[in-house]
Amino acid sequence: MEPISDSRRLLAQIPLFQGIPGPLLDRLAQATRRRRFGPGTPLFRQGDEAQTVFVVISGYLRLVQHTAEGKDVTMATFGAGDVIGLLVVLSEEAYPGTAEALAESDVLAFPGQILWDVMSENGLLAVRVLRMIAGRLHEAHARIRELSAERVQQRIARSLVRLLRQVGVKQPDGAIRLDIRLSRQDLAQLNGTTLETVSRTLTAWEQRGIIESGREQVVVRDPHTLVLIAEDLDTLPG
Amino acid sequence: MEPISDSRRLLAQIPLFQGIPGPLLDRLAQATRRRRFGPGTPLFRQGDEAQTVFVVISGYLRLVQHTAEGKDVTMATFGAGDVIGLLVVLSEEAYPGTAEALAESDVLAFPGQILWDVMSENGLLAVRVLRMIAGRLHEAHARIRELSAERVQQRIARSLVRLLRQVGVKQPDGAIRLDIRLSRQDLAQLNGTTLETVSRTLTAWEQRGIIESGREQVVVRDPHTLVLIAEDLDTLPG
DNA sequence: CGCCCACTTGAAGCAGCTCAATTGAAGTGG
DNA sequence: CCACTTCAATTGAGCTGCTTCAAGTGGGCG
Repeated sequence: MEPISDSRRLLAQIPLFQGIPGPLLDRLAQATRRRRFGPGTPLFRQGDEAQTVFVVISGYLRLVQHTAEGKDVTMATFGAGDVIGLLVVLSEEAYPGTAEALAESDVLAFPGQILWDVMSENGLLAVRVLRMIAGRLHEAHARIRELSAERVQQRIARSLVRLLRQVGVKQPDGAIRLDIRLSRQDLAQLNGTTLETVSRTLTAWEQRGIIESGREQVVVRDPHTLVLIAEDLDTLPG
Repeated sequence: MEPISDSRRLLAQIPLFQGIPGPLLDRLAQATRRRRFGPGTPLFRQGDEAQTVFVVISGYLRLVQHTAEGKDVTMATFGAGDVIGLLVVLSEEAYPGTAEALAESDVLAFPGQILWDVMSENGLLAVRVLRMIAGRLHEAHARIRELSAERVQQRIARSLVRLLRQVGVKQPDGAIRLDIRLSRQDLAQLNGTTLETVSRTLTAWEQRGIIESGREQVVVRDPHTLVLIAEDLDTLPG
């Protein structure tokens, strides 16, 4: 085992770090540890002091915020190449939410300060990070728009379509299976609704042959119709 | 009139540019034009090609997105020191929304590319921008949480409290007036609800003596109670 | 085998939306 | 200065999408 050179090799493969000078990557790699998280395992908890930044090698994770009233809201989901905790480390506050793996996930972990130092020396990396944050803000705005203007049905359809792209696995019969454990409760937290409403919605779709679903899993048979529902074009003229 | 040196002076006063080397500021100032927008005037429209970045000197502005179904959603509001359009220019796409002044506003406008160039040469500025974006993402997450988990009443109260801090002006009688034209429709778009619901809510608060309101204006008499409502502690035991 | 837990289903209630009719106040023009 | 227009705001009534509470089902795992 050579953990550091291992980290070094993995870092070099991440798009975010393409074209970054070797010596800088070496410095990062020195402080980097590879970690593995099973489904349900937290990377950090809401209120923990923010120190560590994570880069996702593979897997699927989410960031959840617990409200004062006891509800959980999923703020974002992450896949390969995504960075978790960057902005919080930057602002030197506590983590505003809990990050946990939804699927078996491989991540690289290192002190935020180091990424920070490297960024100040390398404009390219700073630009990449800024672009990444820009994308995240864009997604956040999309969710605000959806939560403000769309119905639960639409939002659930939308989140399924997104999951389709992120963790969809084609089945022998042509359907696409979501390759993570995904409970009704999870879908509810993603869409600002209740598990009962999700259950009723999925049941209705199952009866129309759009999906098949079981305990903590969803298989999409008819992605096209799902997209129509997401765009509110289902059952409309035209 | 010396528009460029004028811009130079204004730039140097903005916190974002404190400590940035003079020559860099000069380059920025060269390309900068000061512009003034009256209430209701758009800085840019949704779909316009993004080229210009704005820095707010004074005033109050908002970013609105129009949904496919014809509803408008206010994504963010801006005051002195805020930067508008930065991320969009960065991603070289069209503006995803319309930016318009709510109050008489003074802004500096310059091509995004230039700010971009300056940032790649000056780590400090890059850090400042990143922190600013971090703050914006934080706000966006807060709104997602609120839209997901809170009721309309709470959200309206919350947005009034925010406006209190941003554009509140103390009156002789101790109340605080919001120093912008703010219609029920505006409040509805800020909170993902309808103007009728806003109207009923404000009427109820007016009867409790918490606020006074007229055509496109709101005066807050009892900020404390408003905060309680925002936190859902109003009418609760304790 | 039996418990656990995700899920389903029902029924009731209500928060907020929609549609619609007025009101009232601030401009505008004669 | 008054009549007219315009547009924000109010108010009512009905409805519905969603939540809430509650009871029951079934598959998987110890």
